[in-house]
Amino acid sequence: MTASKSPTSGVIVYQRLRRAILEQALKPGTRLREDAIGEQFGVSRTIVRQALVRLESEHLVDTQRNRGACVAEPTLDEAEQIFEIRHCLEAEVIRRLVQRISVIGLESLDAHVDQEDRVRGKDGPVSIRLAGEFHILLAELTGNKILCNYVSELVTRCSLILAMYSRSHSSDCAVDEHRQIIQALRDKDIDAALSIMNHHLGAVQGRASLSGDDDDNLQSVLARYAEDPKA
Amino acid sequence: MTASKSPTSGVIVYQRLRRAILEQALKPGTRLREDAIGEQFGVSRTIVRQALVRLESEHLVDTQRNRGACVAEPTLDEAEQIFEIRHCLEAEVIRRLVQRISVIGLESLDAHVDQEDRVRGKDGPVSIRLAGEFHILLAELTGNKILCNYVSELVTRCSLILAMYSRSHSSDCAVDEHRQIIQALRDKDIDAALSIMNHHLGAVQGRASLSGDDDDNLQSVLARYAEDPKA
DNA sequence: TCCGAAAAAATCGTATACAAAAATATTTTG
DNA sequence: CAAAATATTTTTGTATACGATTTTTTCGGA
Repeated sequence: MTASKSPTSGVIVYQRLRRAILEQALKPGTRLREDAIGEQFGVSRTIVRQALVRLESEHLVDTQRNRGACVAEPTLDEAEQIFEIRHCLEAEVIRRLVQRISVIGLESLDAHVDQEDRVRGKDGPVSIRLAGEFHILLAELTGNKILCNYVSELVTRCSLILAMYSRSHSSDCAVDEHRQIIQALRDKDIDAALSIMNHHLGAVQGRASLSGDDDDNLQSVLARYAEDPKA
Repeated sequence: MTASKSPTSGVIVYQRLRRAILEQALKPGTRLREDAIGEQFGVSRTIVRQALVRLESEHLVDTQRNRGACVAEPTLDEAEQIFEIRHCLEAEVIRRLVQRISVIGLESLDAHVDQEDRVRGKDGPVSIRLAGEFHILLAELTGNKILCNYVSELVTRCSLILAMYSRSHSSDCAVDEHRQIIQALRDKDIDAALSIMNHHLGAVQGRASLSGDDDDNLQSVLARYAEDPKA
């Protein structure tokens, strides 16, 4: 058990903000003023700045000199490129898992989808996050950390894209399709697995239209994420 | 004309350090003390810290709380995973370029390899960097920025790996093979292109793993000198 | 001499201070 | 009244300050 030390404050703020973005609580374009965030999290701007640098290097926020940071707003062009690479990497994930996935792995996938089912219908931030985390879990099961990292990054960026361009955030990932993917993996049916994944991502990708924006204000959103106890 | 503003100091320091790592001037394990760097670049620790955070999020440096930062030392396991994903992504690059590459693109590749030839034999940091940048240029020509980003990241990490595990840093990338790749792209011969790229990366990769056990830790060094007193 | 504990130095983590730039409000001018 | 000009406030960029933690050094005792 590698009892890693408590992360530095900057990392914690980074994680919280990141989750807020993944759950689409922080919407694209939202301005991220440094003292506002610092006040919410009870830290100084120094720390907030670190978190923002991290987020920027993941392309989750855009920063302009002397103008501060905003939650990134991928263009449709970028969105397409992101989805393309996501397709590419998740196909690699599927190929690897079909070839070799453990029983335990399949079980954890089942468990995850069960959890998705449980919060289903609520259509809230949690269900959005879980949908993304299914794909991250798949990547984790390959055992390749780099692959997992990239997929995780792309999933979060896709969440941004959906927040921008999709009007119905409901069923961003059909839970049913997640189950089909698991089944195909269980059957070691690579063609089925790949085609379902492609269809699945395609469906997500397909929803690209303009959406009206209903923004929460920064303070109330951050208040929720400032004290979230579950890592 | 996008006259982008001058980057913030943190970004500049980050870029400089990054290049130093790519050129293997900063070797894996090198401690990166904050004031030492700050003094060198004429900036405060605040700025250096930002640069280190950036590098850390790219996995080019490792940071331990209260213990500072070091140039990352990928394990053999990580090295293997990195190469695997690099294979995967560079294959995607090849597939895309065979399908559609412009004449201008081919010309810029030629120009790059010419440059590689020119500094060849010198075997210095510049040639190491150019070798890596050939692959980054390939990725750029696909027009997909995300793909390019990831390849660029992986190339730099591979430079780290070679610095760690390869004893002869010379010709980390055979210029000749670069030319062969260009030719295959010109011929739109996807099989040739893929196979050359695979061989090319495999060669680089192979050099790394075979010498994996000769790290300069005291134990193994003493062991060698204990039984073979050639010095 | 060698080992361990205490003291000193070096280094990091974070908050704060202040200058520079941008955004906003106010006044002036036509 | 509108638009330009100026003053004010806000916000960012960077340096510095200071407590906390780690590393190194010193030194007394076995």
